[in-house]
Amino acid sequence: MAKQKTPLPPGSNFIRGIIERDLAANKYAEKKWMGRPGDAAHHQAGQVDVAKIRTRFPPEPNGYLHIGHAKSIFLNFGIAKDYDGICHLRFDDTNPEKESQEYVDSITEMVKWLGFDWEGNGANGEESNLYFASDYFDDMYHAAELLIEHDYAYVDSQTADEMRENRGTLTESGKDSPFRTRTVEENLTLFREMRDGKHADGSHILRAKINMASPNFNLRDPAIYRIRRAHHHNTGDKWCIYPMYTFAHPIEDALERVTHSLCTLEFEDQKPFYDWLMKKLVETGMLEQPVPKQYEFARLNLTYVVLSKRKLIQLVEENHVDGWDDPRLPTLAGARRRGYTPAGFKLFTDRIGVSKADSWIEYVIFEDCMREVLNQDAVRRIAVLDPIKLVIDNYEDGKSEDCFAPNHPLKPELEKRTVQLSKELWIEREDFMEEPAPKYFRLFPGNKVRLRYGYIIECTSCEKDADGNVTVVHCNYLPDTKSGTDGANSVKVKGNIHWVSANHAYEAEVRLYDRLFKDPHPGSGDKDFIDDLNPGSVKTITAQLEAGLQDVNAGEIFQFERHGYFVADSVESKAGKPIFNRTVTLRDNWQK
RNA sequence: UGGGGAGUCGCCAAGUUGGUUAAGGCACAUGGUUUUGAUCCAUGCAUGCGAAGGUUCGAAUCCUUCCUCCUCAGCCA
Repeated sequence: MAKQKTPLPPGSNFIRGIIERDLAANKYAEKKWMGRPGDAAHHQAGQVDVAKIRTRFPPEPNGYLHIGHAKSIFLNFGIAKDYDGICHLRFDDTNPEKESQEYVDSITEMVKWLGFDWEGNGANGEESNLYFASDYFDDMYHAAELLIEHDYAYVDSQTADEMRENRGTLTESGKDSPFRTRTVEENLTLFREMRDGKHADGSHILRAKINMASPNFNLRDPAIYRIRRAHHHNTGDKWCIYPMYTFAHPIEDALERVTHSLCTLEFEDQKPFYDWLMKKLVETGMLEQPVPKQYEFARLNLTYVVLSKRKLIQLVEENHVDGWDDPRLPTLAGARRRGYTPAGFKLFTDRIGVSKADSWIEYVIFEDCMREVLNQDAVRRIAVLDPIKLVIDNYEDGKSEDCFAPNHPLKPELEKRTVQLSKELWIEREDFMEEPAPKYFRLFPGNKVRLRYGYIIECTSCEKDADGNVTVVHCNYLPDTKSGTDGANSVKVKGNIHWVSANHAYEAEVRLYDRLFKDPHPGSGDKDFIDDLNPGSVKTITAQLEAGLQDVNAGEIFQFERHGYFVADSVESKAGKPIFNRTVTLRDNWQK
């Protein structure tokens, strides 16, 4: 095993710093938890929460998870784990028009794949911490009525256009709605009528009553409840009014007794409203201290990768890739199929850190994290990806003999396997040069190399076709130099090439994946990001593989020695006939 | 030109109640080991913390001014 790298100490990012300070100040010593989400009265009947820290990963089920979400997942679940807290998986499903069960299922599956769960980790060891914002619609409705009763909210009957016009601009304050002065009774009646389906979609809207002159738009009487007759994947047709994110999210956090609500930078401007709402709902008695606090971190940007939902949809819908789980896509479904692993994602998120600075992570860092974990985990096998024939002229016709190859050079306990050597082998085309480049130390006429796990051979000549392409390479072997024998070190060579016996090889389809985009910032400047697609992002080849590889299971990952890491494709492989996807190459300091 | 954020080595990122020579990782360079030109190991890599002034015995950390970038005007999240 390789030496462990020193992990980042806890507290090494600003969020952990905040949590440690909060913990040190005993901020959550008396926070109560009733076993499931609810308002202050509900939790007051419960026990002191065993989870001092509660975080949440709150995806909207309207799309597929991608690498950027992985950062948030590891952040939220990781922090909860490190501070003996609990992280909730909560679907933020307040917009029925865009959400569906299909997305709920795929998101659930990918979070589990990354290694997290939310079952059986509560105070009594039994509760589930899988939640849906839509399960809180009654509480949200109640909260809205409370705001109305305290004159902190009103029903506006302006059109959407009028509202926009009266919102003001960056430098001019907004104008009060003519409906802003409705009485509490009138607002309550109207809001109840909205709920009861007595008004058309868009005819009225509930707004928080704050300050139309605020320099922060989120405080210019934000909309909090809209009328929308739409079928909800969870609540069906029970509601025709739905809360807005702005209003719903803080309440979701509070009902779940979340302590640290982590989100990305674009929500920073929303925080004053988040705090305003908390304050008002504590004032009305619906909530109690300690209320959740929102903290923002920078979202992930990766060079050569596109993470915006709009762009990903376009790639799929215009068939630039083959579905949402195309191994070239940064979706988690695609990443899994590509052979990237949860351990690799963990390393990656640890390595890139968390801060508030906008940043672009170099793609090589991501790749390198995958290499690092795969180097430890992946069993070695041999594959010739671009085969040419090698004939050992002085080797007996028809003979074959056992050679012994370690399954994992870093883990001798995994022992060795037997591979067959014979007179005709497949070797890599690039391992032979009739006229060697400077410093080239593989096969060329007159040079000696080792056939990995076999004999030392000396290259004698080659055959070429009419176009001058090399078709066969000839060599002689040195009989006393077999690996593992006393004579193995009698001849020193620098080159060491891999091979498979032509009679024993298994021919298979292999897909060589490369980055999807050729520009580090796809679509930068005034370019269309589609024009930055890498035309060579996948190359399908027929390779000669070591015998035995035809029997592996879909999803199994190997290192093909001297090439890289490959996974048996989980979608298109057939029993006894796997297709391999290249996850990532090995580093190569030679081809630079 | 309003509000809210951010600027520390090529890329990330600690450090920011002022106190010795500015962590660490990735990348890179050079050696060494090696039957993967892989891995691994060793060494090197910011007199400098967006800029300029100022306070101080002492400043990345405090003050002032300025510069650059991100973000906000959905009945999306």
